[in-house]
Amino acid sequence: MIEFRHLRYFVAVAEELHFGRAAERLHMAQPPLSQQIRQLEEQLGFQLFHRTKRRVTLTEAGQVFLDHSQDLLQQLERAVESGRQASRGEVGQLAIGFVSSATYNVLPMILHEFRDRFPQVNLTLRELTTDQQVRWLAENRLDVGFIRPPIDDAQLKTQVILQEPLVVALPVHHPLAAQAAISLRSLAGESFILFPRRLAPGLYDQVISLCQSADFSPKVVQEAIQMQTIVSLVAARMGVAIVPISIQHLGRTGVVYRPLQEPTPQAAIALLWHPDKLTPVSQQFLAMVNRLTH
Amino acid sequence: MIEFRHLRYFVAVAEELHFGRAAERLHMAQPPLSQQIRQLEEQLGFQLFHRTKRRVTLTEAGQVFLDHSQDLLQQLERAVESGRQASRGEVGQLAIGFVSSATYNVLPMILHEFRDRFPQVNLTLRELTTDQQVRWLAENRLDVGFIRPPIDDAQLKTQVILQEPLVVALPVHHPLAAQAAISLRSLAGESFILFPRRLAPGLYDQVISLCQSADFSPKVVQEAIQMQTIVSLVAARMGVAIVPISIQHLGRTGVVYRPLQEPTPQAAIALLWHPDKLTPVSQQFLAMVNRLTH
DNA sequence: ACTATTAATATATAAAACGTATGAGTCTTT
DNA sequence: AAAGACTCATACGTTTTATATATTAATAGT
Repeated sequence: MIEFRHLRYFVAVAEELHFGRAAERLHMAQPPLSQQIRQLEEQLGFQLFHRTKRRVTLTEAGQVFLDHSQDLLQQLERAVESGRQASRGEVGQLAIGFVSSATYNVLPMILHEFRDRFPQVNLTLRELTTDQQVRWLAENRLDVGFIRPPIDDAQLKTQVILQEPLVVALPVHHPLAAQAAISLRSLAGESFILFPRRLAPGLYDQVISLCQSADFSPKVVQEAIQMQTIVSLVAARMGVAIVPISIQHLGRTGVVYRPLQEPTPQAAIALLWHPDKLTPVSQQFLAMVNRLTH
Repeated sequence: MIEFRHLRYFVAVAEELHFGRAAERLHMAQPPLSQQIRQLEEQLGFQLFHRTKRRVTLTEAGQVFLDHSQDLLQQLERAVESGRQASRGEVGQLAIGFVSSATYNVLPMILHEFRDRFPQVNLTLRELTTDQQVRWLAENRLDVGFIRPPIDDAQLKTQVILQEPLVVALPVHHPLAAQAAISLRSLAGESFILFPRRLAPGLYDQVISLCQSADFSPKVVQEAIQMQTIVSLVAARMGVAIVPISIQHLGRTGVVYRPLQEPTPQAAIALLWHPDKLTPVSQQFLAMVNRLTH
């Protein structure tokens, strides 16, 4: 069997055209070098060198094989280096899920940084609801997710990376829009637009319990699966909504955002992952998110 | 040191994802296989497999390294194959010299056959005089040549591959053109156009001695380095010339060719090479020329 | 809980690569 | 022309390395 050793020896001899010097360069004695070259020639089935007892020259076939051998040795080094990079999470695949509202706060900054640091990593981004991400992660279709906590899957781990205040989204011409800050009580009679509980229980429950704390149950007239839809429905005067403040960045006309008078409740965005399915790439990603958010 | 053995073993395990089956496929026992893989991982500095005592899966880095390993093994095979082809003279370079008159007889057929049989051989063709070819061959600038013998270089070998009759080239309106065959005697008073002796002594001496045998010395009015030039000078009525019959293929108007009445002297074309500097390719070429001309 | 399966470990054996000493042929030098 | 230096090949003993056998540890499935 031909081994890299044979190629290394052959390249040395071919470059020196001298068994003695080549052996020196390889830190070995000359006889075993001659043996190994002979052995290589036997395996190949053709001569690599013209030997004249005193001088060595490459045959045509030897020249051809030399080119290939040098390539092979270089490519071996490259293969090792690529493997090393992959093991450090510097190349590879990363599938990221995120809830729509994450688009407007942490996500852009994190992705920009990550692309900068690991340009060789191929990113796949999917906008998904929190519960979809939980399922996809279990099915190995995602590496990490940005969700609205909490979730109830003991296998998975989450870590809050951002807390943002909730604000009230109102149609521009709504009477309450005149106020700088809005009390919960004043929303008692309003129609509410909410996320379906099934898709984002965290945010949903937070809004409900907020209203409960002001002694009313919100009248839900519409559910919408995307933040953009919710804001559009508010603009269309279908009702009001309580949303994370970063939604302001949408810049939708016809909608204004007002803080609550009450101590500001916070909506969290958390990072989600499966601790048993970490790849080098996702580890690097988690580490970077930690560094950027704490 | 990483050897091809490591790659072969690794690819087997990575493809089977099972040490036992991989060992079977490699015709070896399982423990040494485990050892070799472990050794490879140590050399690489990163893990190739996730091992769970019962199951083996590739790491990210392992997947990357697998791709490269498969490439490397394939390329080794290709390298060996290229070397084999080169050793058989099926790929490579061949520099061929030829005198202009060889263009019209043997050369086209030989080149066509050779290109057909060895399409991977890169041919370089140079039109050169006989003495130029002798020098170029000594300087290693040619592999083989087609010349007008003889030459006086003991190092080189020649072999006559074609004998062709000499004919007289006359201007169309020349009085002798009316005859079907021409006697040497009748050319005694004519002006002759010849190759310079320095460049093609064989042909030159042949023409001179031909005239001597008819008891006259030719009156040389012009020398020309190319057959085409000689024929053009004849057409311009500068004189007559004695040329190899294959020159007819030039089809120059204003010139007619007539055989000699005397027993037809022959002009030879020979193959020229350096027996100590044969490459596999030139050997194949010589063998083919031999086959085609005998 | 038990059995079959799988990879790892320990030890021994076989193979191989390697080094030293030597030889044979060739080129150079005097 | 003879002697010496140089270079690659050969012979043989040593060391290193790869491999096989036997066994263990651990896990998944019944």
